[in-house]
Amino acid sequence: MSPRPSVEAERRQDVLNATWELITEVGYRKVRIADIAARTGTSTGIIHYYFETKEDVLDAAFRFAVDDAHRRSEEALAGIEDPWERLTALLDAHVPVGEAKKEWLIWLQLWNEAAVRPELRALNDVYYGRWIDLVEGIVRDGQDRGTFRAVAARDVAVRLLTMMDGLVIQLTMGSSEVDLERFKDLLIGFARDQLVVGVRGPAR
Amino acid sequence: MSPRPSVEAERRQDVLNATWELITEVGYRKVRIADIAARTGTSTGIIHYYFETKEDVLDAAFRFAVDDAHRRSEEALAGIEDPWERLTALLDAHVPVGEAKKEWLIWLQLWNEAAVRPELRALNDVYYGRWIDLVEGIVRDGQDRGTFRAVAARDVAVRLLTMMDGLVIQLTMGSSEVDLERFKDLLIGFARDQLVVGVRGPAR
Amino acid sequence: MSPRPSVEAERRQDVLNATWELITEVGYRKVRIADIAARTGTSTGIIHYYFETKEDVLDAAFRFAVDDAHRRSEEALAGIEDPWERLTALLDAHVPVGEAKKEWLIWLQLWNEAAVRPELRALNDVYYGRWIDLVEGIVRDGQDRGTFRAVAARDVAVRLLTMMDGLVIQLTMGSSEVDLERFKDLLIGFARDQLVVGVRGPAR
Amino acid sequence: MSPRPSVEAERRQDVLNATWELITEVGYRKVRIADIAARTGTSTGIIHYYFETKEDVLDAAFRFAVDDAHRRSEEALAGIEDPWERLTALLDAHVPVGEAKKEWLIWLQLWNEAAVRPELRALNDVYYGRWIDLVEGIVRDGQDRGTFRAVAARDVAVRLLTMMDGLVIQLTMGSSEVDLERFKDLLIGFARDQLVVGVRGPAR
DNA sequence: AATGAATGAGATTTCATTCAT
DNA sequence: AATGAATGAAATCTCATTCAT
Repeated sequence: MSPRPSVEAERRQDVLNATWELITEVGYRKVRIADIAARTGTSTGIIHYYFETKEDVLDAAFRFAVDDAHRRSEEALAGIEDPWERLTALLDAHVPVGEAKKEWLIWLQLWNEAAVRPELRALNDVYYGRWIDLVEGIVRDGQDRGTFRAVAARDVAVRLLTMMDGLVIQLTMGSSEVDLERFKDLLIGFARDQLVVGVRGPAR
Repeated sequence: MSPRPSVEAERRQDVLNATWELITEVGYRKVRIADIAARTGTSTGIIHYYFETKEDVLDAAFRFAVDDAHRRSEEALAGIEDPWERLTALLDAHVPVGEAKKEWLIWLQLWNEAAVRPELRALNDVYYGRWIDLVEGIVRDGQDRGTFRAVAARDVAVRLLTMMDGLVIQLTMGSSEVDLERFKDLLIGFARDQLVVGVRGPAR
Repeated sequence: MSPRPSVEAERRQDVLNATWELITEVGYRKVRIADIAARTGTSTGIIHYYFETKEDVLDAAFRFAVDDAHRRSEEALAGIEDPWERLTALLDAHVPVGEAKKEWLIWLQLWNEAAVRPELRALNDVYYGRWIDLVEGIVRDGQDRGTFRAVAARDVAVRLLTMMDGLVIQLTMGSSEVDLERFKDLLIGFARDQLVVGVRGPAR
Repeated sequence: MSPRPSVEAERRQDVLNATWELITEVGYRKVRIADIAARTGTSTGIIHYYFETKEDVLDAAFRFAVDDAHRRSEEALAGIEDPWERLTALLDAHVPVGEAKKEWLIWLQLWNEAAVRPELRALNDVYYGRWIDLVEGIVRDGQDRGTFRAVAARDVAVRLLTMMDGLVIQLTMGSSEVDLERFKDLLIGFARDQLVVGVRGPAR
């Protein structure tokens, strides 16, 4: 009778949430169906009722997590006009602390898993592509407004994002070279140096 | 003449070699003792004769692999004097093709494992630190000779290396954004732009 | 009518029964999970579904067995009033033949295991303590009625029970010194000599 | 040339010593050839060079240990004339402390093992028989001298020894009922009550 | 005679998946 | 639709024994 929001969809979501968290905690390969069941407060039977195989659950969790990260980007930029502010807001939103830290762990796991399971690579391609597009867009916008220098926009975007990835890895590793402060400095510094008119580095 | 390594040391090496290869092929978590034994041409028992647990083998393989990668760097630079040439030779030696590709897969796996097993992080710290030191040294040398610009040497090194890591990930992902050509261009381009006197980018 | 025990409880019981029997047959250390599974008519997996490790099963079986032995004592004494009859009934019930023989094998195994695994000793303390209490109670009862002599009740109880343990061991060993007849004579004789008024041994 | 005491016999003895200790520490079933080798400072190969199978080592260790215990008895009694003193000296020598504690652990292990391996029972029969003979002899001697009462000598011997076994078990269990003091009191008290002329217990 | 190295059978444990209700 | 229980294949680990010098 009542077409109330299906319990099924809710449950599925619960399972994905639990899986997503577990991936960040113990790593993709170590997540067990029993763990997911325990965290969801059910038994393994349920998990298999909603998902065919273990891989299905894990992959769905990946998709859910990167989707979520994307949503975070959009929220972070909402209402901000100035290109430089947009860029820094974006970087800020993904500094690996709190929830954003988990998000990054998902990416690490995804990259790792995809290294030996090619079918997952499409996921990176799509979502990483969106990231690049987003940053490139901001850069072009700044260039149009004349506040950013006329460099190759897409190149800067890719350089900035890959550098960010590498820096996040070092942060995650607790590397003695990079802490949160340095992370921001290196990244923002690079962006400013590359983009902002008149801020060219000291040397000639 | 030279004291031949005991059979034990040799065997251990064999096991590590096999393990290292397997990690790059199927991923850390999927390596089985039986696989290692098969590839070493022995029985599973012997693996446990040399290593307490499976994790011990895998971790030792990590150490062996990063050590080996480090050796490769040194070889690549041997006999090269000019800083710019040294820098490009270093990058060239680690472009992810052939053997170097496997080496990168080890790093990916290591980062991934260490993300959920902190005791492995020291390994990254030591070896990544050496990388940074190496690049920083080249930069300072160039600055001393007056062929490199007076930028913050260590910052450039970290930026260059983390960007490289991020780019390698995208290459490994088969990202439609980055191919081998682009990889080199972005990296070398960044280095030239940052370091080489008089090559400052077009824009003002 | 009575709430039927869940399948889980029933199964657990089955496993413990099988384990208990196996311990008496081949000894604690020689029991294999596969044996337990076979005798329960299931797979090894299910044993681990109910018990974490092999040791857990074995220890639970110990507890179950000594508990069961205690129940047997109480049944043996039910409805008997006269202290001397109670005492002999108790000894009779535990003469190591038939089921009681298995029970004793469990005690032997338990003592042996506990000798090298202190955490099991509590089990002996609790259940052996109950034995002593039981016998002491019977002795005091007889003393109250004036049919037993005024000896130190607890001392007699401990002497009687430890002697019984030692005699059971010799029986189990098939010692040429002790057979079933002698076992009873030595034990009952000791009890009569110590307790029954007017039956003091021949000598002066 | 030199017929010096064979190294072989020495080594064998080392192995047995190590095995004997290990049995008391971890229990018969848990002793591994590798453990014995480690404690002897050699490798497993050696153990098998001196003994055919693992069981051979363990059984030889049993024999060695009970033999040793027997020797201890004889030493304890050497030079003592008076029967009561001989009896208490014997009990004293085997109070389970220090080395004697290990000896008792061997007996526990032996009884346990023999419960499921009948071929070992002969060992108990022979050595336990000697014990009984020894005590019986002391009792008869006392009776001949008129200092011991005219009870059935062998019965007292068996009762005394089996009680001792049972009490040692409780001591080994760390039972809250029996400590070292109580152990001696119960045993000596029983012996005095049974044997010494004129010391008959209080009650009538 | 001595032994480090290797073996391989067998045991425990793990866990995704399926089943019966 | 839901799920507790069961399965069984596969993996790790153990260890007495054997082998090749």
